[in-house]
Amino acid sequence: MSPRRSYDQYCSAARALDAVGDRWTLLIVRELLAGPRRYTDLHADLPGVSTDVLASRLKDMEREGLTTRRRLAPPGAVHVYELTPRGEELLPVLEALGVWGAGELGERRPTDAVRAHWFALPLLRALRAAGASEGLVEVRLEEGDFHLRAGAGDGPVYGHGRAPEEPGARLEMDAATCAALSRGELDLRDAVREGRVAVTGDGTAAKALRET
Amino acid sequence: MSPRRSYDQYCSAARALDAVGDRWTLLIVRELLAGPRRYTDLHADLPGVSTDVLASRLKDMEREGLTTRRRLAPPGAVHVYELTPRGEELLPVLEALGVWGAGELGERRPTDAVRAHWFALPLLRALRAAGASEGLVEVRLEEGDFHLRAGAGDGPVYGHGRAPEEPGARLEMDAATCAALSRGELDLRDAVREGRVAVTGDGTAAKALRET
DNA sequence: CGGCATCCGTGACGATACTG
DNA sequence: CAGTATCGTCACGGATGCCG
Repeated sequence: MSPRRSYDQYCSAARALDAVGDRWTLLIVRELLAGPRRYTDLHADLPGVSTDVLASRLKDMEREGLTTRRRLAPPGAVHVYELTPRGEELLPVLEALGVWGAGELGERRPTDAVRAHWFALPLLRALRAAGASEGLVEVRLEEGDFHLRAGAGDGPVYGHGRAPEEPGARLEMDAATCAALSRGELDLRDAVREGRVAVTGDGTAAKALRET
Repeated sequence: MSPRRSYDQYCSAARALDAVGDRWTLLIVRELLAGPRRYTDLHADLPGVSTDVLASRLKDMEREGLTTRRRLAPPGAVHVYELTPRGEELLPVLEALGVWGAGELGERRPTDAVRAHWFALPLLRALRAAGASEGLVEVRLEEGDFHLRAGAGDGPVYGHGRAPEEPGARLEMDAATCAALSRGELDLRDAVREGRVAVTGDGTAAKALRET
């Protein structure tokens, strides 16, 4: 977000908004929290952003030290963008926005785009609230799959698609259940009890969720 | 912030940015966390905002349920703007932005405006870290005074000027010390020990800060 | 005088087209 | 695939004027 125009205020919140307050910037961070991504993939998961604005933001963010651009080793040799450690520190900001925004979420509007991994942080909170936030958790939705690294200190907090290794827990639910969990209207343990969330796996998270 | 243009994404963070992502909106919230304020005072403590944008934001925020406009009882009969409970729930968002932005604060630039109460949330964090976040605390800086309601569940978290009643603790420090505390480079207890922060009062917070 | 509304110049944004 | 170029529109910032 770095608005080209700084607020010029000696205030840490204003400084943060100088860096990440521009339109799209924090949503780009949300995308990169899933790990390194290519330009085209970012563009696909940020419906509405124009190509020039996305390119411009990625440059701004690199200048600000939020992201780096890296060329993958051949074969492939494509460019990927990823968060720096400093960029990853924005996770609490997205968390706070997500908690507050849950109250604004409501029902899905016809004009709303959806991606499975947009539910990653809300579900991570639900897991934390249920005392089941440990290890690798795979989540399967109609919109697609993603996985959570629940106790991870560094590196991506979540990722696209199925878990790269056998996860400690696998969750499967429908869109309505996922939305209700995200809005905080439904408790994860209750949802499991009512059979709205199917839990498999034998990690500590799976066991914690299954015990009534 | 409510960008006139919604992101149209079924994601709680995106919804939050729809509501508070516009330029100036979160800084207006920062100002209103100090309690009800008049248009002119808001304009004075938000250097750089143009009159029409401020008026427009205040209308947007009222539409979104973040603020209310109220006419004070005569004499005076001026309008004041204040946060709704929903608007006050944005405190964690400003907290998270402030924590992250502390790393961007650095030295004060010649172009930077300053207001004493912009240090309220950083100092509240410093008090919390020092285990002295209870009761009414008055802070005196060169730039001006403000007070903190450290344990307050509802209502304004901080206010302008001196404390309305006798505070449990009174802190006095210079600008450099306050900035170092805000950046997290200096520990409040250390600062007290070194005499960079003068503590008076006999509340639990004052006692906690004075005991080495 | 406080609280805006209006006007205007500049820049940011979004859509589309195009290029290496 | 990964952007750059172009362009119309709208948001922003600054100044000024109006109105209770």
